[in-house]
Amino acid sequence: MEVPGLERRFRERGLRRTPQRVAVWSDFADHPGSTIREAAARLQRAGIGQATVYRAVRALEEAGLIVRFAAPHEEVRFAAVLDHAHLLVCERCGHVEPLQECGLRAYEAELARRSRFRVRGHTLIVYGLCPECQESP
Amino acid sequence: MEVPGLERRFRERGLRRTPQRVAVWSDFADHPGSTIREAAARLQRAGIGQATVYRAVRALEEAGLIVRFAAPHEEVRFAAVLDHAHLLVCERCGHVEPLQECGLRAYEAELARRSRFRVRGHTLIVYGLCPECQESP
DNA sequence: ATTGATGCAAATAATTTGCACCTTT
DNA sequence: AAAGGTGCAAATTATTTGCATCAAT
Repeated sequence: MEVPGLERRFRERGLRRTPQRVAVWSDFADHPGSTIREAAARLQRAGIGQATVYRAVRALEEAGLIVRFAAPHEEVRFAAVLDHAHLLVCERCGHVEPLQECGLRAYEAELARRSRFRVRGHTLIVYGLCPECQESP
Repeated sequence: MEVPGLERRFRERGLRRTPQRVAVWSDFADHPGSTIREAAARLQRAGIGQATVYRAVRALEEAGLIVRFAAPHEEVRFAAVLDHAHLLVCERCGHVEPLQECGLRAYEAELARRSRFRVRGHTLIVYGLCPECQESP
């Protein structure tokens, strides 16, 4: 997968752009909301060892290239991000949709003022039932 | 710990109010942002087996009495909730502060309309550095 | 060339389960 | 009394690590 900006982001962070890391990132981009285990299973078929997947996830997360999130009573899941991290997750089928704006910028600023935290970012997970899962019983 | 409303919530959900479950809930209330492991270690001293802690966490989470969240490159953490789940997390020391209003109600409604999801709720984790951790190097 | 990344297999840690016994409703 | 919860220990599953080799800068 050709990802505009990815290369640059790797370089900026001093991460080596190995085929494995790109593959891990791409896998989460193609399958947002996967668990590490699911991703590792797919990537193993491409000859990528599971230790590498775990190591790549750590590196990518530290670089802010993927985010982790936990839907209620679910294993930790990941999704690729190039920008902000906002996800809409179906509780039933696990389908994940990335969201655009969340209108939290002002809230964040006010929060920083009131709490005296230095706010670095946020993760918002909205969960519910996707249209398909609303149908089936 | 005496928790107004907890009893009722247990009953509403058909959960048995065992001393162990109350203890697990209280532990997360007293130590918001703990991992299961941390909670289990503390509770073990009270004679609660770790399998019980895992089972209680699952039950409580299903009942909406605790929430799980994952700060960036962190193990999954939990916090007790009686209402909505909004947390301010320090990335350095893990200190967690519950937040009140988030101003997302309107956003949620609009999102439901646009995405056709049936929105059930959301988890918002704002992360950054708490005042203390901004000082120390 | 140098430094860091990979794959494998082994080690460690986290989570779940079976079962006999006890508690809540 | 019935249904469900608990503790322990064993089983299973997830994650990390050591090390020799390989690849990216």
